[in-house]
Amino acid sequence: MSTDTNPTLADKLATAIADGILNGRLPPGERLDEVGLAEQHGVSRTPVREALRQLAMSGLIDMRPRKGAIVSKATPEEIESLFVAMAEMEATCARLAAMSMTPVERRRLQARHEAMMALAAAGDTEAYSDANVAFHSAIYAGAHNAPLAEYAMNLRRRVGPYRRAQFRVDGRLLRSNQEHDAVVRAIVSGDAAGAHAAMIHHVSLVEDAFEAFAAINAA
Amino acid sequence: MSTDTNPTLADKLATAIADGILNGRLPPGERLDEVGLAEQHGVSRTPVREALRQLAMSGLIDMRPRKGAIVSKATPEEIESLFVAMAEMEATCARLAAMSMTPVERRRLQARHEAMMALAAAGDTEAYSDANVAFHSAIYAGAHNAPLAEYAMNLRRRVGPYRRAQFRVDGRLLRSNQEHDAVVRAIVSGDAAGAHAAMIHHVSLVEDAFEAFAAINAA
DNA sequence: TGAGATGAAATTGCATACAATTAAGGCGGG
DNA sequence: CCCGCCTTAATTGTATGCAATTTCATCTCA
Repeated sequence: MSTDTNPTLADKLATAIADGILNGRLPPGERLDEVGLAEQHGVSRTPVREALRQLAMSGLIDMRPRKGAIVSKATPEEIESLFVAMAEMEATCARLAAMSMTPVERRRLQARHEAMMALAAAGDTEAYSDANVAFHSAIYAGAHNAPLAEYAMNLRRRVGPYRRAQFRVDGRLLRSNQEHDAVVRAIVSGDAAGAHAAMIHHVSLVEDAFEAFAAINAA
Repeated sequence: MSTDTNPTLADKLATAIADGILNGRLPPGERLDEVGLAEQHGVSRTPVREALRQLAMSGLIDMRPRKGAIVSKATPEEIESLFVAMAEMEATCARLAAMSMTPVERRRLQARHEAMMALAAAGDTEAYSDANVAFHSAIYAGAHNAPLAEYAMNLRRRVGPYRRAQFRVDGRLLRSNQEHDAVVRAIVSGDAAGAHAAMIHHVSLVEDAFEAFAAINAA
């Protein structure tokens, strides 16, 4: 009766390591020592290796035969590619969502968006960031296409380490919310092309914010 | 000096099993027994398990904890989703290619397309099929975006088992070539929106051909 | 006859052991 | 003082062994 939820150690390790990468505890370039990870989690190397292979396929880590694994460290050009890819995937999902979301999904998306207005006005960066992930995930789901949604989500995870502090750039919250408004209006009204354009615009601006932030950090 | 080409056993197994799936020797739903695969390739279960985990992340196989792995067997709805996703990814790549291909790449794409006309006219299904993969791969590459190209290629692999005989449908070769013509013209002329539309059109028709073929087989 | 229990066999998950490659440190020569 | 080689430690790749779960055939009983 209950859903069979028996993840293997390798599965749990994969999510644990991925979490470490996403929340910044494992920064890009960090070496992933098999015995270290094994001891740290109280398991043997076997499930660790399986987890690493899984993460390597997702692009979160890089494995070189006999040279070990590291958290993926992208060059600026590769980061740019990741952002472009994410923008395209999100825009595609937005377009499909505009075409195939159910009325209920459209209303919920609208409600979610409106709730975020308050967070943006209050300047609650933490809560807005969480809500933002949920907002974009709702659009992925609204595309009603599992493979595309999975790729979009995966790209979002991959760019995560490089956009950690994006919302701290001055005024990003309100601006993000305004851009969401255009996206939501297009999706709710069934304007496929408009949804695509608005989402590309939105994510591209996120990338700009990242670049501004990176420039500040480099200085 | 020589490039370091030392794939591990797990890597070689992953490609070997993937080949088996792609060329139809391992049909969807086929059980992937660890000891069987190990004996068959003369290795132990350890690298086999790592290869399976790698393939599971690519979507080519399904693994359920403690229940073993099978070649992914998609429902008709899931196959539909895969085709839609592939159409979107290819269209996105075509649009980016129209915007960012170099003059040399455009000329090569045109030349490749023209060479395929002869194959279509001659009815050489085998050669056309191979050239077709290369044609689409050239467009992925022309997008100048590694993540998108990788996803597009991966989707192409995943739908492979369900479209094996598409070109045998009567007249598909010539028609495919005509559709390619629209795609190539748009890309070469830098018409981004046109390239997107033409590619969606093309891949959607491929899906129609698949469905026609499936209907024939079901009868 | 068929549904459910029961046992053995098969299969997966994980740990340990060993082999092979790579990285690190010291040594001598220039 | 720096560069290269050699030795040794550290790390990865693979094999094997054992425990646990699943599967399947058989048996029992309604």
